[in-house]
Amino acid sequence: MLPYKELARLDKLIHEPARLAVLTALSACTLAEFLFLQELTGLTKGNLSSHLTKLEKGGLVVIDKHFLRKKIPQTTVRITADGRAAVERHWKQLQSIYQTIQQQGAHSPQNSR
Amino acid sequence: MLPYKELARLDKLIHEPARLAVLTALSACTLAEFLFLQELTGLTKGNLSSHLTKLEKGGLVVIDKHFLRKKIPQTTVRITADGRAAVERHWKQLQSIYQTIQQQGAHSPQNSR
DNA sequence: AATAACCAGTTTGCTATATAAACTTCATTC
DNA sequence: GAATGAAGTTTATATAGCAAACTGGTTATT
Repeated sequence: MLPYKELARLDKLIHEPARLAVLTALSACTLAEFLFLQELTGLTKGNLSSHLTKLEKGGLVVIDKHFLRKKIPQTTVRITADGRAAVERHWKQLQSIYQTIQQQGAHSPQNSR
Repeated sequence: MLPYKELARLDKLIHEPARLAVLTALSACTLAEFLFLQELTGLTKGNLSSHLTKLEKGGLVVIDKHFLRKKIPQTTVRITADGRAAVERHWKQLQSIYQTIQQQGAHSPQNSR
């Protein structure tokens, strides 16, 4: 596909900054705690919560809510295999699009100067 | 700044796919026609129009509406110096964030596995 | 010469999104 | 035992993104 078209059609579930941060963080570990993710990304709790829900609905992460010592609630999140592949693909896609455009460089297109 | 925080706080005016496509296309030329941009990005007219308006309000592009042979309306767009700097910075920022995260690699953070 | 079709965009209306404040549930402290 | 705090979730709101419908003009058709 043409690089600019590809750029304009990037998957927004992944591309959105907060979620790209979360997914990229998650892809660096097998498991992360909610509060840890919050600290890492600087998102508010509410915000992080709804982004995680969106990612889970998209099948990119799995959320596990449980209790420590049957008392303290703890939410942990892991990225799925699909999720891991998708983030990696996204970063590679960004790189490759940018590279393609850089290479064309001088070759300035019709109807533009 | 921590890379994940930086990621989560990316400038959305620039990061949004359609606008990143437009800005990146514009930064490769001094001037582009509306219809050409539309073809290049695959956006609908309405969509492109509102994104351009947003970019103009943000001072990243300048829109010029005029008539060819005093008859045919034509809208051309140029990126501003600020705009050009901002897109370039954005791409570099993405690269640098990704690189930083890649390097940390094995060093898996606290509260995660 | 009237009208139909077309072109280049803009505006409108709708749906979806992102965000933080308020709320919930339980645990610990005073 | 009232109050404070922790860990999230839900709600409310304001904004965003999108395409369909619209506008103002031009060219083609009958």
